[in-house]
Amino acid sequence: MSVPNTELPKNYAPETLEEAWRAEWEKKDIYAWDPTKTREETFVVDTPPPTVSGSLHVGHLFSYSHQDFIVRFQRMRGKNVFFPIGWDDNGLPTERRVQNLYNVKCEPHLHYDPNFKGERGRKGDHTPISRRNFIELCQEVTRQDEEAFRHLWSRLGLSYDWGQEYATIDEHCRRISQLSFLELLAKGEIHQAERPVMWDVDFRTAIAQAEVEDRERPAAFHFLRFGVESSNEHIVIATTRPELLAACVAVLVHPDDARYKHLVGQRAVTPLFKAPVPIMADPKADPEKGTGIVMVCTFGDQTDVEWVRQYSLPTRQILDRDGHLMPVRFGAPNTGHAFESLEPDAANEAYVQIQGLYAKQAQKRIMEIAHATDGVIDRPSQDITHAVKFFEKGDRPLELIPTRQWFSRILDHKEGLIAQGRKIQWHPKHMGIRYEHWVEGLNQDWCLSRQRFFGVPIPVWYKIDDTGRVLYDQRIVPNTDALPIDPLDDVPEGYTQEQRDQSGGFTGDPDVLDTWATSSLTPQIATRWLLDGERHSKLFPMDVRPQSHEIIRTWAFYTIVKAYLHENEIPWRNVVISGWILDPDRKKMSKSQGNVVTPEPLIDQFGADAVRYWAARARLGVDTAYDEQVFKVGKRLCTKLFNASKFAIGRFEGIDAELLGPEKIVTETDRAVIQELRPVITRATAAFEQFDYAQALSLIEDFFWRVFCDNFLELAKPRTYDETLSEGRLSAAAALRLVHRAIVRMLAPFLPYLAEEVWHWCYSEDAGMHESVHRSAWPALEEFASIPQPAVAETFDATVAVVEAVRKAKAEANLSMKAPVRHVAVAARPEVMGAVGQTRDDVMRMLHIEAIDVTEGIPEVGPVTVTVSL
RNA sequence: GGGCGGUUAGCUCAGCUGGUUAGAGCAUCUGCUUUACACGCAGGGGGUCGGGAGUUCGAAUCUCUCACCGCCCA
Repeated sequence: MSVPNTELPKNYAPETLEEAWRAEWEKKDIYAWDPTKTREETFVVDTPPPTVSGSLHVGHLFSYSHQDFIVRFQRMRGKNVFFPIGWDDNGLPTERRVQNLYNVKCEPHLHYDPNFKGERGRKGDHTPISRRNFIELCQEVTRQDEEAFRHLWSRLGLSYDWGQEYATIDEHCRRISQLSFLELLAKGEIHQAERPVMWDVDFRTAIAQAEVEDRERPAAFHFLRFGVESSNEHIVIATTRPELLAACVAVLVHPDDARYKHLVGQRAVTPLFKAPVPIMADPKADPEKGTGIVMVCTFGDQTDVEWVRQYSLPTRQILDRDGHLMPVRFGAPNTGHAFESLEPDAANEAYVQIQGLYAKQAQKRIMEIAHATDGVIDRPSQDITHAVKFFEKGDRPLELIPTRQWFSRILDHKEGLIAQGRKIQWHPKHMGIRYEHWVEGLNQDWCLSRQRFFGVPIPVWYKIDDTGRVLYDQRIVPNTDALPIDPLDDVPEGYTQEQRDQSGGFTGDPDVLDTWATSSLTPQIATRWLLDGERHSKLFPMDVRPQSHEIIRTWAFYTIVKAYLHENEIPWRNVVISGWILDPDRKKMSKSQGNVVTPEPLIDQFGADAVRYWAARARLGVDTAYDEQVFKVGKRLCTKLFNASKFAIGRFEGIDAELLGPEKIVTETDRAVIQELRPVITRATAAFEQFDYAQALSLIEDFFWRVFCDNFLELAKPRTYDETLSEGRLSAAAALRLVHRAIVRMLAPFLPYLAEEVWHWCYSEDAGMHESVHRSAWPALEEFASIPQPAVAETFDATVAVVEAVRKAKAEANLSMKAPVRHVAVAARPEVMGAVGQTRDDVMRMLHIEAIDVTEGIPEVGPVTVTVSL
């Protein structure tokens, strides 16, 4: 690699230095994976493809740096690294962004308008556009968003193999995702069913359990009087959802509840709508809650769904897919009406007043009607706060709407999935427990289909019979070599386009897959799975999955599911979990709270290496408060490395590197610093192997600053000024060179730009090293094995103890460190006497001491007692 | 309500297979214009390791309990 080596730069200037090395790395392709190497030689990473439509924030810098530390270490250990990057662009986040950006709404029934141009920031009512126009806008936006990420990743110095880039909506990912769908369908793991699913009324789509979140919301128990058929008695039920009263199909009490035992088996009559419904006993009815009587509606919550199924209750659907109350007619019992009423006219009169309203509006209206009607309200409503289920990206509570959906069986596989989780090493360990708890708590199969647009199409057609009815059980699937397909554009074999949506013809499944159905295949996408068996077997299972903890239940979980269902395998051997960056008040950063820090200015201000340093200081899995001080510390380390490197190299650069081998290290001080380096290498390597880059950094940084700069450099410096190539000067020069060269390599995973710069000042042509530090070998003890140990193990500590005592004496006398010292008396334990004697000359020259006497003594604290006479 | 994690110097964090005076950086104070670095160097002050109880010769580290904070799940 060619960076002019004539004169070393004067000051550390990250911006120019980083740009030059970025270009160089790209030119030399030094992060490329080598497909000819064996699996054993290879280290495979399943990189998280970021959601490109989300905003960039410091959390991205943080967790993506963590991966890169691990990867760069492995690369220096000689591994052939497979480190791909992708973009997660398909799915709702992008759709939502496009809707907001262009103020449009996708209306699938509209036809494609080739002249349509999106206009950003347009005010007024949203423009309805066709599905194809909408998807085109999505593609345009994701292209731009991807570019922003690509730019940031590259500036941050992430060592991806850009030749492996993918996007979850691209042709390859659609192919893999559809292959997965079809294979699981063939295996019987996927099925279609019409059943109540959690439904977001604004996005008009089904969603899965993993995408649900509970939000605490104020609500109220409303106490309504129900009649009891053929009796003057009434009962009171407490409900938070009176707007579903018209959908009531039963009321339930606890079997042991003495208050209501006598009513079980009779029929209650709903107020306002006068529908007769059975009074039943069920242990799931909580006598403590409300009045102890619960009404079962279509569908108030998941328990209603279970009760309806358990007791074969009728369904009385009143909410439509938009969350409005749909038109229904009440009729007299046994007249064929789904909505029975003892007083149909009154029921219809009441219902008309809430028909067409959103649930929330309907609730208000029905309570007004209830209040205006005698004998309905039993007592004032009682305010409560309770958890309401929302789509994590949604604004209105989820409803349970019966629809036809595709499901992947996962409840049947709970045990297997827990066992898979246990085969994976989680870092930190307790994150594995979170995975297990999530699996244990699953209560629904994975709903795979989404009634959306910008996603991977479900690759299925259905036959239509002669009466125009879609035969959902008569599926037509494509040949796998035809994938990817879009059943709304492509025609199944044996049919023509004219037969689409015609009697006797076919129709395409209009839905797309849950975005996680594709994201869960990132290993298979990267390995090309069924498309390239050899490549797949070389890369799968992967070595490590880095990610953050909030997506254990989604990305990690679904990826484990897919690997299990397809190949009965774990997708990776290790999962490493990054914590979050919290704001200084320890609150989660989020756009809505306005406390998000944008990343690019930080790199401008501190340099990429300093930003990476900040990320490296946080241990895996630990949430960290955002603290700008740490960037400054990072930049300071860079400056220090820059200056110390320039100086250290300057102390030996005139000497032929051939003359500075390990055999030249003959001085006690120099042997002592090598002895200090040895455990740093051992411990930092061990830490890195456990993915504990923070521990590794701390060890290396401490050695560099405290041992190398503050003490060794100062001790060895005078000898490097010897006028002849004395034994002492060569020893100092060799030690400086070998130790410094090791430090540069050990800091390279953290500070890739500066380390590469310094490497090229001096070491890029060394025998046995690569021209790039990032492909050079991580330091190993063997490199130093031929260097004898110092006279005693504590030489370095004992010498530094003398140095510190003298420094302290000077500081207390307010003297310069250059000030002369008349005499220093050292009382040392017998076993360290010799060692201190041997480093005495270096200490004297370093601190301008005229004489040091070493005598035998028993120090109270530490290895030596030092008396300084100024 | 259940689970997981955390609570160590003013701030951000190490240390936690129990063992000599509990560490670092920042901040603060005192010096040092040392020819690598003032984005530096040297030195100092600052902590009853969240509270309580227990195990132990010995606890920041193990056990129990309480409090508070965060996250996950009901």
